Amino acid sequence: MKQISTRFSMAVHILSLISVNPNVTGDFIAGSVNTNPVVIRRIMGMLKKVGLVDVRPGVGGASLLKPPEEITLLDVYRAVNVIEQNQLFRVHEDPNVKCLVGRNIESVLQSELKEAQAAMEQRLAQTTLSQLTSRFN
Amino acid sequence: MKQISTRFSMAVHILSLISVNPNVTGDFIAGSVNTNPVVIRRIMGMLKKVGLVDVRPGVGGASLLKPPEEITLLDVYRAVNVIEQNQLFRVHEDPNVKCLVGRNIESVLQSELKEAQAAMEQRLAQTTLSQLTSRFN
DNA sequence: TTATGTTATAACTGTTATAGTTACAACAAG
DNA sequence: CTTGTTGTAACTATAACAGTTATAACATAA
Repeated sequence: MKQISTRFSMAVHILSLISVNPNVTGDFIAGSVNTNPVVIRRIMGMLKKVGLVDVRPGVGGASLLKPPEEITLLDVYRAVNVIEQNQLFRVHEDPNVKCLVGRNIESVLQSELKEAQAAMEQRLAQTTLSQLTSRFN
Repeated sequence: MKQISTRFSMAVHILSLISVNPNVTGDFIAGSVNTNPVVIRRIMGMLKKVGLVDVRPGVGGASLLKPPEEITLLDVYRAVNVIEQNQLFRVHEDPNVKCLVGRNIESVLQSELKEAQAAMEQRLAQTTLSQLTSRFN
């Protein structure tokens, strides 16, 4: 069973740490996430690319470029490219167009799957980073 | 980017075909889906296991064990084990419990991800096989 | 200027699920 | 007993992932 990459959960972890302490280094984050620093840097690079964080090369540390109340789980999910638009479900390719079902299944099914994916993503959009960190204790 | 397996879309294709014509053989289905017959038989085995279809060994063909109005996309999705309960998102393991974030992230995030997955699955539950086949033309 | 501690990135590895394939056994009916 | 099915094991190639090593680039303090 394939699952959505841990890049997403790690990215949320990273942003939570930066939110709580803007001075944490990649190595410290790696220690908290419990993985290799390169894995953290790769994800930080993606967060930087979409303008969620500013990273300080050389000196170390990073800061959020948006208030945590305005960063949603959907923003993070999109940032780390775990799932592209309308591609949560993979649909088999080239069904036989000579068959009634083969010629219709793709478009009919895709529209339903698109709705299902949208429902999931809209739920992610309802949760902000600050809501998460406020529940830490 | 990992996606949900085509087993799901193939299973919907298979059930649609059986619904339209209960006498189709696995080889015919394979021709419509455009894949190897063994792939079809494997999925048929899963559909049979959960009681969605009855397959006729030797003679060939299959039939639905529930009316197509009562088979939802969620039923099919569950049948083919593409995603287990509460496991759409993989979460990184063993974060550092000595860190405030590391010790809280897992439970706080999991509850949100669970909600997101549920939203997606509830949307799948709203669509029936008969709704799909009625849109074929 | 140099040493130190960072970030950035390329390249490689082992793991895993997938989708397809070949081969063959089991089965039902003419 | 022949034919056309279904059932299943075993193997393959592919692709994404997560981790690793190595090295370059960078910023600051001594």
